[in-house]
Amino acid sequence: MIKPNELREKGLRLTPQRELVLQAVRQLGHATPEEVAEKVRSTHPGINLSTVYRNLETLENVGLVLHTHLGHGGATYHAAEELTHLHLVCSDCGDIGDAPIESAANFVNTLSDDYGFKTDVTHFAVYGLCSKCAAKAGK
Amino acid sequence: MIKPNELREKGLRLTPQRELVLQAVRQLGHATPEEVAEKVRSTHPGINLSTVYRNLETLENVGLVLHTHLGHGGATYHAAEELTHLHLVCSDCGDIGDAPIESAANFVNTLSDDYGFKTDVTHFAVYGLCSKCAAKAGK
DNA sequence: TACTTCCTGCGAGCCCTTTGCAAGAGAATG
DNA sequence: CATTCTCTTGCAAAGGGCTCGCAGGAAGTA
Repeated sequence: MIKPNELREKGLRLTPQRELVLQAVRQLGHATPEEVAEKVRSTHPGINLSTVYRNLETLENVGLVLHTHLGHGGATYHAAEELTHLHLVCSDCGDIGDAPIESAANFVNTLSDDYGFKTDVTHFAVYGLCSKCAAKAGK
Repeated sequence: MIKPNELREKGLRLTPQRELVLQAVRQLGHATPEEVAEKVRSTHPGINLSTVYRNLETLENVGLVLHTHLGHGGATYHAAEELTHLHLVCSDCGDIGDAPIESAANFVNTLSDDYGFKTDVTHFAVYGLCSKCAAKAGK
């Protein structure tokens, strides 16, 4: 799943910790730094949380990983190649749904045309009520 | 600017601190708790930061104030009646632009139709490059 | 193998926010 | 007004999440 060259090509050293962090992010889909650490530790205890933070930052700098803000302050990390969807965050149950980026195409164009604003769709979360909670609230 | 009844009607006591917090939020437009505190203290030093936090929360519970996540973790507060725009947050210069809610109308409808997701437009920030920074980056 | 540089673990520290507690102040009542 | 009940406040401590400095250790290079 991880090719040694991926990291070397970016000028990064290939350390076990770094590989594990990248691997965890890829496996988890969405993950907070804490969750990444937990995942990594499940097979390799003793890896320090600050190492996870530093590696997430490093991997983000070279473009292998990205983060998104889902609202509660904490960033959520994704493998760069997996970030092909929007996040629909339910304000009620906290569930995180996905929607294709294309759903926002018109919106992005509008903002670009009207305000010259170039939206980074991968970086924003959409808040609201998921269908389940909306149904509950409707009752 | 503040009617005594606004607070009383909601079942809240009318304390000087509470009035000041509400007033500050209304005057500031967008404001972090820290900024609200600063504003309040400019006329009334000695008001505790935790009082500001508690009042923001209280005022939000009764619907006089709302908060938005602009991404860096901190919430930003608005008077409820002023939240009639989207936030366009520039990832480069940090500038916060506004756009009318209607810009997102199609987008909101799409999400509703396709996923049953009821977007709370007032609660999400849109990330990207503002026109200035996009121009700079283009050079 | 020897060397340079980058990374890691650890601990301390920082920022923002929340909490517990005791004193103080609103507001309803008599 | 005085009394009383309850909500609020200020203060200080604590919590969560993240960053930083340091010294030892490992990756990559020749």
